[in-house]
Amino acid sequence: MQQPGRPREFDPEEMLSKIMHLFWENGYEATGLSDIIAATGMGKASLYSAFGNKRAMYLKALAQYEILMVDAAVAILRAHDRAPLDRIDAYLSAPLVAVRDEADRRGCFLCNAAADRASLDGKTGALVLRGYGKMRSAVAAALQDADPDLDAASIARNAQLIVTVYSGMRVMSRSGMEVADLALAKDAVLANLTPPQARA
Amino acid sequence: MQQPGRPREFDPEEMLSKIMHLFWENGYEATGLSDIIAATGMGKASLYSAFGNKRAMYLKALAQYEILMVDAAVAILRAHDRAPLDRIDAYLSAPLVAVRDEADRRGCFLCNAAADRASLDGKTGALVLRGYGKMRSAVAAALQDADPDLDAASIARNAQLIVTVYSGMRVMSRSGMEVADLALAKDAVLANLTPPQARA
DNA sequence: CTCCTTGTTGACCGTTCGGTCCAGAATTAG
DNA sequence: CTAATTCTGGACCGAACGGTCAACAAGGAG
Repeated sequence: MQQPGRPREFDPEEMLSKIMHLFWENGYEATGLSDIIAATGMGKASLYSAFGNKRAMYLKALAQYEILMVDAAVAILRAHDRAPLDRIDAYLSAPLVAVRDEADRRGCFLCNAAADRASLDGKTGALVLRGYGKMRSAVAAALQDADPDLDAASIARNAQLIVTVYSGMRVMSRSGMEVADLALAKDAVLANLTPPQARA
Repeated sequence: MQQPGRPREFDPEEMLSKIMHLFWENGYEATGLSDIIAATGMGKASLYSAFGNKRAMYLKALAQYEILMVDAAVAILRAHDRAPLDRIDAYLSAPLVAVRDEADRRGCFLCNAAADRASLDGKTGALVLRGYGKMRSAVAAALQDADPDLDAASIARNAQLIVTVYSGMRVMSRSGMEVADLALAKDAVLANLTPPQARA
């Protein structure tokens, strides 16, 4: 069964994904409607009827990032078929792999949004906080898996540390910093998670 | 002795400082010439003759931030009248104090520039990298002071970690994250710098 | 006082911005 | 078929954008 009226000629999710990549790479203000029109091939009126105005497009793009990228990272952190510390290693390696293997210096849309729009737009801030919260919870769960006897305070501290380092690496990668330098922070964190006295 | 011609009616450094705060708070694209005119009280032509176009204003504002804020942080990290780990504590506490005591959620202009402009403008990227480099060197020096026997690799790792955490906290603070949450990352880092076996 | 240089002011420039509107095209229901 | 509904393409909008220019003001040098 189909709605009456002319059917749309595009896949909304696919178009939203293209919009997401634009905002991700260039930020809110530096992305123009003209860029979105060029990237999607859609007409302006179709864009507006499908997604609303520019701010709504940005918010939807950010929400889509949360689904596509944040939730994927969370899934890795919660994957029970890998060792907990391996999952955290993978989480912190993603920013380095992106730069090294794909020359992708877009960073993390969530982190970019924090720097770019969150302090000017409450809804953006709320989305960003939710994304950070998801990641921190997932990291905390992995830490708990790694050592079930660890106290809650230590877990909270280390989970926050890991997400903060993730955020810092992603932002710094946008400035063109060398992968080798970025990687030192990951190495330091992981070294501290497996302190000398824990290695028999 | 004075230059021939009409004397300027403003203090360039003071005006540049006002421009810096605008770009710092709102980023490059979201700051309009009209905002700069309103904040400085200068005419448009005076602005252009004094600082060049908008991009030049941004670059000069970022350079001024490096002098006013980054160099100040470096000075604290290199202050020999405080214990080395206290200096690092102070460095990592600055992002928290700003939020708690002054409700200042502008973050760090350097970090904002990394997320905002560095990937689109090479000169911005170069300035950002230089600023990060300064901070990392100063942190490394403090770590060396704290333990002169530490190997270079450990120092490099921990210095990068500390700057990365600094950057992450600053960015996350813009999203409205609670100070208590932000602070956990600092606590975790400092706890790792003074591991249990080091406390006699 | 006259020249020369520099700074200020405000009008003005073309472009681009985000956003709206409407005529026409494409579909379903009857 | 017609009517109703929905989507598309492009013209159009006022406002704001970054940037320039020329007339004028304010000082020093001679």
